[in-house]
Amino acid sequence: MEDRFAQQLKKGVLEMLVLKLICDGPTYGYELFQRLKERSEGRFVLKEGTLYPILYRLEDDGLIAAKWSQGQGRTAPKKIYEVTEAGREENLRRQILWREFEQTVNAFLQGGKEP
Amino acid sequence: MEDRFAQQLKKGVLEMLVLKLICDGPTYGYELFQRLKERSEGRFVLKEGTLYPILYRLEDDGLIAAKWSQGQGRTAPKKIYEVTEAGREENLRRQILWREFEQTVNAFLQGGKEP
DNA sequence: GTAAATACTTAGCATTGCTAAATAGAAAGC
DNA sequence: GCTTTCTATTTAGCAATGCTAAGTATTTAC
Repeated sequence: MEDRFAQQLKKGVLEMLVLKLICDGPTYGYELFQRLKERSEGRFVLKEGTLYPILYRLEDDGLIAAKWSQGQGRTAPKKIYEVTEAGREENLRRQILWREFEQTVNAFLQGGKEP
Repeated sequence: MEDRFAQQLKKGVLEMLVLKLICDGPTYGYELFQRLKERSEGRFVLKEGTLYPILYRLEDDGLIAAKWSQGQGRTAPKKIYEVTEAGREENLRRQILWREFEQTVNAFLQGGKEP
């Protein structure tokens, strides 16, 4: 079981990262696992129970849209997600909020006694 | 009501900041409200239902210790919190984890398409 | 035909921030 | 006196989100 603290840090951020990945191009759940793992150098290794609910929330909020791909050839059908216009705007907004948040926290930690 | 995203970003971080403040010197709940507000330039304005439970958790985890001050003069009694040795270590650990997390997220956001 | 990889779903739990209200003493203004 | 405001703490219950864990189904390799 991972650290409680490390777990809580992810809240909200994971959804931001998934939205960002889908902004980079249409993709589907299983591929997102691998991209998250690769691009975070093994630090964001999600389980299904974390990732799929994120996709459903993003879809419910109208930030991404899904369509089933009939599995060309003979692979299992995939649910392909694509970003919407609202999703692109929200992606920018969250990245700005994240940077502000990050800077506020860092300024805070640098105040007071060291370290 | 504030943004859902902005709210979730705080998870875990607020507890880290409170622990950091107590590492800077003994203090109590009400004073922590003001320091949090001041040092974050109005960005972390907590309510009682957020701050006091954080203090109880830190105490339960043995990271801080409390004693009642009899309110010298005639002010109301205050619960003064002081960091423990375990708390100091945990404070360092969390700041390191925070920086790693932050860098991982930033590297992630900089990958793929811009912005 | 057994195992492994791909691919998605979902029920329920733990943690933590927020809402909201309650309690209580002291200082200040009318 | 009476009310308001500031100080100071407590706590019940809700909302959001990551995690555990199990289930379904197809394809490929041994």
